[in-house]
Amino acid sequence: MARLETLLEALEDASALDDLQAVIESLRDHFRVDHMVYHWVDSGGDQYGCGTYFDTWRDRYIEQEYHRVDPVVLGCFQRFHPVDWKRLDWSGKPARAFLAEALEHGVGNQGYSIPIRGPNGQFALFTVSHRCDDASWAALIDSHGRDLILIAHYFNRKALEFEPDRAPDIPRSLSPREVEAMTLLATGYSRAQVADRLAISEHTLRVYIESARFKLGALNTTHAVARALARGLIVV
Amino acid sequence: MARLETLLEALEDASALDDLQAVIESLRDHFRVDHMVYHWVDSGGDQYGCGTYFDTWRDRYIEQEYHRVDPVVLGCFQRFHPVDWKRLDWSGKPARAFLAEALEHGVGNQGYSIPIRGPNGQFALFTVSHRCDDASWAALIDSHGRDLILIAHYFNRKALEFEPDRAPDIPRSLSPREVEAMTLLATGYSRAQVADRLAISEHTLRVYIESARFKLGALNTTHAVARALARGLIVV
DNA sequence: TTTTCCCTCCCCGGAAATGGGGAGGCGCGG
DNA sequence: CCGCGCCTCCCCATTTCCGGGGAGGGAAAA
Repeated sequence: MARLETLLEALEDASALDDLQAVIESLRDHFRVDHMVYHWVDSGGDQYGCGTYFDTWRDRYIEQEYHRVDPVVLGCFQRFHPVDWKRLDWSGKPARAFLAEALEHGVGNQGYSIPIRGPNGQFALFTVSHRCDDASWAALIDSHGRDLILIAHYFNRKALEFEPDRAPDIPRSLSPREVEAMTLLATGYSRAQVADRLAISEHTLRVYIESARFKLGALNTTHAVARALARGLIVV
Repeated sequence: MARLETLLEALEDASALDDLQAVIESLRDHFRVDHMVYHWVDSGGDQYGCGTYFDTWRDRYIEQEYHRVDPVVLGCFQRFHPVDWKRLDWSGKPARAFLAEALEHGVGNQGYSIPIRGPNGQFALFTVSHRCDDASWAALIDSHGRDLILIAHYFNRKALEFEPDRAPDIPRSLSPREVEAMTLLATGYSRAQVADRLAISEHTLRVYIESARFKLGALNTTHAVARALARGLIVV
């Protein structure tokens, strides 16, 4: 069995998605668990990831849009720290149905998921799952918790690297006045209020907004504010 | 000098902000660097953190709202992986002025910052800074990079524990329909287009927008979209 | 020096958003 | 069972925004 260091290096050296799949399988073997999954949860419903769940389950999950039901996804989305599946809320009817189906598809009764967040609201999960009793599971998590956090971090790093739309178009920066305008708009002020705040005429303000909109390739003011925010050009 | 393990345990056992301040000072000594800072960049402009920068600099930073200028904040906000300050964009005039002032206040010429993100758009930075030449700095980062990532993670975990009321009365999530509406608005569609997309009347759509605006405590549609975006409730 | 931004101001008409109101149906959980 | 939250539809008047146009001055870069 490969040493963890070696596997981490293989992860850092990965240059394609197939490499990640190979790494995650090695990691699963290293930690002696049934499953290990990296899972990018895009709110659009598109999902991307790699891991050792069976294809049937993965396809079913995507087809049924289970990320809207899955307590692991829902729970982790509101947490920062990793969470044991047992601590999640499985009380809902759809959640229990989902769990039953997952077990049928070979997902372990134990699970530990680490939420990871990147820029622009990116959200992903790194999960280990296994079939065993509570005590052995607790011991396993206790001894490998920190390693798993690091692995999750590096996995997400790689996934972001591979994602093509990381640098889509040149983010031409906004002028200071445009930044002020956008910031105040994003803070809820109306156009008139912003103009007042900046001590300029509303007409002038509009020129800034239009200019910013143009630079951002935005279709309207709301879109421009959203893009400026998403690109970190303004901070609300 | 305390061992890292011991310090990590002290961090996990911390039960108050003062403990974090003590831990970060010990960590600074452990890594033999000039400064170590954990820095929560709140979307409101309020900032919270602990670290070893001088009070004069911290006060100046907050008073001048430097987080809108600071290339470290701006750069990290668009990245996932930790970044060496040298790799950031210091070309702007305000950025250079900021840097000069920072150096005057005792901030090191070398720096390494790790972005951390939590639920609801939380964003924080964990930074080490030092005054030394490039080679020694590279060696230091190379040998401690992973440790720093873990420390950053645990620091944020603690900070989130201590500040449960960062987003106090507003963890109310949006309904699915509201999320769809906000998302499409943030994508640049007009109200009529969104209504068409969702195959509902424009009047109905308005109810969603108003409802979302209310839940988000927003003053208008643009504000609501900005808040939804900042809290990670929608993704563009 | 010329060019290229940036900042400032102004016109207009049409389109869109806003903020009030009211009303009915459906599904889930206490 | 009843309430509550969600989804759906409609009215109105008023305010605000949008997207075209044009114009001048100043500062920095090329």
